[in-house]
Amino acid sequence: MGRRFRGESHHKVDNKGRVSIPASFRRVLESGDPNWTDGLNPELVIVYGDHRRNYLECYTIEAIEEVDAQIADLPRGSMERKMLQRLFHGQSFPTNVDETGRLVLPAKLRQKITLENEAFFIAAGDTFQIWKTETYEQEELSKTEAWLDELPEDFDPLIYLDGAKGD
Amino acid sequence: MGRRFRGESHHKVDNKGRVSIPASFRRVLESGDPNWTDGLNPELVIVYGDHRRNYLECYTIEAIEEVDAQIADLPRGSMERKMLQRLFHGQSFPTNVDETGRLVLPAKLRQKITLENEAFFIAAGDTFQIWKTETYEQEELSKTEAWLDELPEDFDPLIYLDGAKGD
DNA sequence: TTGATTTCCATGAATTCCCGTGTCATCCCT
DNA sequence: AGGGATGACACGGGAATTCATGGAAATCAA
Repeated sequence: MGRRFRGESHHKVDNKGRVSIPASFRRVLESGDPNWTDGLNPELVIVYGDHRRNYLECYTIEAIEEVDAQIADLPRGSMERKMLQRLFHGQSFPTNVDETGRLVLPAKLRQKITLENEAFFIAAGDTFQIWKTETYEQEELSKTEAWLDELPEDFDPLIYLDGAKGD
Repeated sequence: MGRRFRGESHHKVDNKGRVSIPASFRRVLESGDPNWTDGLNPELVIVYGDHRRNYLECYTIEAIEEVDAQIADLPRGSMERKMLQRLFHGQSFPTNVDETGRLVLPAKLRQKITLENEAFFIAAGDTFQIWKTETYEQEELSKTEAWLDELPEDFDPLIYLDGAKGD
């Protein structure tokens, strides 16, 4: 009964855009959909963003509703609100898991991240991301590698946890 | 199902002013029309506003009735009420989706936003907007680019979400 | 009666629905 | 302990349906 996504894995994408969702992610999607009951297919929202973003971010219904509520709190007409509305209301795609545990990514979304035969799923707290395998390896991994390389040899990222403790 | 609009897309406009409405928007229009039942064509209201507005804003029947109710609460004869009445009652156009899922935009409305061959639809919470593709790209996108340029290099608009969180 | 709007019909492409298969891991029975 | 039986899970294929879009004929309106 996880509330958070955890783990990463690779899945085939067929030419209709169908791709299996990691089974453990499905459990989280189910428990994060207020309308879900045993036997039904959970809903979710895929946020794809503008041209600068090259992966898909998937929200449970609960998570996206939280975001919607926060957007609704921002002043009407403010730039911040407009930006966030464009991102979360405009550049997003509501869908649901299918009977067999798959997601169907429409051609438009696949093209946007140039997804072809294989997708990489990775958990990111209360959302998960879908990457083209190659993109993830080239961009993300090298980025964090470079970042880690700048730190002392024996550096331990756990130290960052303390940062959150205080305030 | 859907109570809110989500997503964006481009559609052809033919010389009679016919434009397909994104299929997912149709579902929202249907469920937002109290008179709609399977087989019928949902109604909606297009608010076009004065000369300063260069896009069309589309309301479900429920959404527009909510607005009407709020206007009715304002003091009779007040400037606010007069303004809102002009906008929502005067500068608006009630219509309905047609048999094939299209909207017919009368010449007057097309001219107002200089719509020609292609329209851009984008969700904005409980309404959606119709833009001339070029206008949207030139005005809206360049506006946000400019806005982003004023911010730090690695700025992520998502931090605005935290602003509302109040932890 | 002439341009503008409705109606009705048509088609290719995309998307959904329904079904089937192979592979594991677990559970159960003897 | 061995051998199914069972049931998720990843993946594939074909048929049926929906979508976006185009055009012709019928109908309005000025």
